[in-house]
Amino acid sequence: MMSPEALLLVAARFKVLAEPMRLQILQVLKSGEASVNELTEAVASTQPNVSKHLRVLQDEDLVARRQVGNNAFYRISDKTVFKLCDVVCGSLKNNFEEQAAIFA
Amino acid sequence: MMSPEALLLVAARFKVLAEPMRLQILQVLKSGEASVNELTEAVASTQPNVSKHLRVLQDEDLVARRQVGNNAFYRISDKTVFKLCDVVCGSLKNNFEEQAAIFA
DNA sequence: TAACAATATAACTATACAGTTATATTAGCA
DNA sequence: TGCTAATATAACTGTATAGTTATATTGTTA
Repeated sequence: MMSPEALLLVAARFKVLAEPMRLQILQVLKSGEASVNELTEAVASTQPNVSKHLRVLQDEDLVARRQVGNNAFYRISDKTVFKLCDVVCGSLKNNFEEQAAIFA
Repeated sequence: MMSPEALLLVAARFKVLAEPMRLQILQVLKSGEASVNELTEAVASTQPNVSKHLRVLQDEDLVARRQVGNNAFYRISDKTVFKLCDVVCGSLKNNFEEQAAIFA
């Protein structure tokens, strides 16, 4: 049984991942480091919005920042996020298959 | 690479788990089925609040409901939630250990 | 040095939702 | 049939936050 304090931290981690835009950013970073500009284009959002999301991800130690001149490059710093996505994906897939089986 | 639609569903799943009270409820259910009253006592909340959280968990197919007379018994219906918690826990533990190592 | 480019941040708005209080619903019981 | 218990739901409030717009900051370049 986990302590309430631990559950608070776990919930906070889930909260950071509970945003499609942030998941999209992480997906882009999966294929390597990217600048804010590159990310902004890749996820089709605005620069301030992407910067804000990156801040949230960094505060949770999911991404790391590297500054070069006037550019900021971000990269994944915690690969467990992909493990988490995989587990959720598997569960969703399973649910859909069960639903489908009802009509089989 | 996951599609934006898939990311939406994954984010929704994370959102349901991003609440300490819901994680607490799931933890209690880990040791077996429980009625709303039992859950309300176990998590030290109010009955309407617990009912609402249970609804959210049920809508996401994380718990299942069984009615007996005037009582409603809930149980885990998707064990992957514990896998998810374990992965997050491991990551958090790792982060803390890295922090600690700085002072070693 | 002046203009520009890249990023971060502040202020704002709209929306979502956790918790509360009150009430509806339904089943068992005297 | 009334009374009580268990659960669900509706209405409300306060808070958190995603996205936007405007601006600050800092480095590069002409």
